[in-house]
Amino acid sequence: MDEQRPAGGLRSHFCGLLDESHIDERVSLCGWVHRRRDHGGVIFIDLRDSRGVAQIVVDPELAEAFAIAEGVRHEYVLCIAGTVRRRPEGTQNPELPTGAVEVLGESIEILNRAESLPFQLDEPDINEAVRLKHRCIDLRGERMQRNLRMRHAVSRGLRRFLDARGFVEIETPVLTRSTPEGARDYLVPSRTHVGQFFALPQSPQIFKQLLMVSGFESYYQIARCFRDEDLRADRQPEFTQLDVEMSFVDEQAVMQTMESMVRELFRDVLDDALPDPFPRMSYAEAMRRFGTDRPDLRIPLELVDVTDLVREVEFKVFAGPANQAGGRVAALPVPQGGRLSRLQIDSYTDYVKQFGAKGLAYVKVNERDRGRDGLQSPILKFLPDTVVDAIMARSGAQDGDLVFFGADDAGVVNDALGALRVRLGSDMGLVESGWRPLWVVEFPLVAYDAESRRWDALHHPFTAPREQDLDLLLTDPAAACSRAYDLVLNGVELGGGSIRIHSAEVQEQVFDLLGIGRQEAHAKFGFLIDALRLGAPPHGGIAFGLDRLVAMMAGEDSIRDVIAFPKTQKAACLLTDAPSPVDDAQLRELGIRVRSAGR
RNA sequence: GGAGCGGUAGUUCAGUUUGGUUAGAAUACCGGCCUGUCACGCCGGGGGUCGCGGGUUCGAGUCCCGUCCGCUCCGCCA
Repeated sequence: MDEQRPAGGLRSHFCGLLDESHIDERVSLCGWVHRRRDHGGVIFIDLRDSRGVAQIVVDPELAEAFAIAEGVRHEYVLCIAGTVRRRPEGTQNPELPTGAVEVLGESIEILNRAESLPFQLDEPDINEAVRLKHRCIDLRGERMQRNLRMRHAVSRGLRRFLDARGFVEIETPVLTRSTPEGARDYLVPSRTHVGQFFALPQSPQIFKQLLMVSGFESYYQIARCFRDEDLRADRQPEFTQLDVEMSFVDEQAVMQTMESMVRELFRDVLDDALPDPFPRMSYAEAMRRFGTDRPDLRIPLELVDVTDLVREVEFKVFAGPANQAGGRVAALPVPQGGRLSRLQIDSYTDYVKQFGAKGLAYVKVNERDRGRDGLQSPILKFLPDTVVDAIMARSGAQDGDLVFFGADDAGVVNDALGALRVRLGSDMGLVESGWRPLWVVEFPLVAYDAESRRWDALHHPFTAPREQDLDLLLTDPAAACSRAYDLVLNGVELGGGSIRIHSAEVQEQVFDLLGIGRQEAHAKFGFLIDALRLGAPPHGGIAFGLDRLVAMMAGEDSIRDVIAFPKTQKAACLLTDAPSPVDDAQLRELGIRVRSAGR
């Protein structure tokens, strides 16, 4: 029960753990003064540590001896020794955390004193800039204590699972080589090679593949990764990944091991049961039904494809995309959506516009049996009866429902209606409770980027194509599927991975497809291709976003709330005021000249 | 790069629509009283470059322009 404190050999009970079982015990408590009041000739000190609050009663003379009885309410850091006792009759309040027992203080030691805090810890909605500026105080609060302790429980749980199965944690370099594929690199200038730069890793991907060639057939690492891209609530420039790689496995083995790990984690940390097994869905099905490759299965709304029904209509808004390659016309039926006001529908129209949609057509279903007369919509007059009937039948709309429509490039329709589906689910209170994990599989290997006019890897260039799709790399790359898999939980992409290419020939073939020439490939990835030639075992793995995982488990919307010292949206640290200008001498040593010398 | 919201006391906010006396409240802080209190109570006090710069006006927290910062989103994130 007692805990040895390293400094000064102080022994301390955690305040919050005192109860009637401790009565008559002598204890010493160390913590912050939470509140101090004088009543009836005695002084009450509420002492708190991260676990809770204990109430200490002390004689005014005792307190005076330690100079805290002069009405000063500054926060002190104290060590108080005393005896636990039941409260006198009539003063007990079992409802309160400090209600049943109290400590009769016999000695006080002031370990330190504090000025008044920059904000009150019990205020729930402190401006985030203020919290980040005074992060050490923010972290004293209950919420951040809980979140960071949960984060620790999560990494401990993951390590325990993997350790028990013979995985070896190996660190990989943080100073590494820039590979201009993917995200923007954070660069670190080299002093010993003036004019040259390291990059901070976007992920340990290539190193873990090399470790497979080295015979560490079960590897993991809780690794810090860096990407110099704009931030979001779920994206920080430095973030933490659970990185896993295994040799002699196929995708089934990886998915089975990893879902066991996640199930155990949720059981141990949250006492929640996840489904066994996790359901699986192809990328194509996810896009068709939900408009996204990370569907939130808690929302009982689905897209319904009506492209084939509107090819012949005169209404160009529908017929155009329906007849165009890569176009899509889809419906999103919303149960009870008829109660949405014109104003609300307009706001949804604005909402989908940010995803590139030009508008948002809708049909209100008043009385289906009355056919066209039972419907209400600005677009009805452009559609023949047969088409209207067919659309209504396929959408399964009932009286009182509303059906939204999107018609555009499939990408726009999917983005717009996929996002609208999530927004409606939340606005209309349709989101079911619980955890709904999903493996998304059968991803395309590559996607054509019209802007740069080339094929881009959907996952990364080391992802293996399916054996049976190898020929497609030359004939129809878009149709080739990869051996990749994503784990999605409640609409959040928790992790993604794949079986990798372990043949140098296939790897070169994929580089060719991606427009990375032989010379370039060898300059950037030669060490990987060489390694593949030296008996690389078949291997594959996965990486989980630890920050997102913990945020979900802690019920937080932003990963900043599960990171001790996060950065702001402009990628700055308000606590240390980083980044900052540096001395000219530092720059000279690195051979770097800066256009303007900062502020 | 773009769209939206926000910035007023240590903190959380009101006041900005419709410009007008000395910019308010709560909480925190300081002093006094009361008091086995626990969101204690009562009385009093201190505390403001209304983010910053410029403009319009007799007069700007309020209107206009610019700018900085925080948040949400789009682009971006193999």
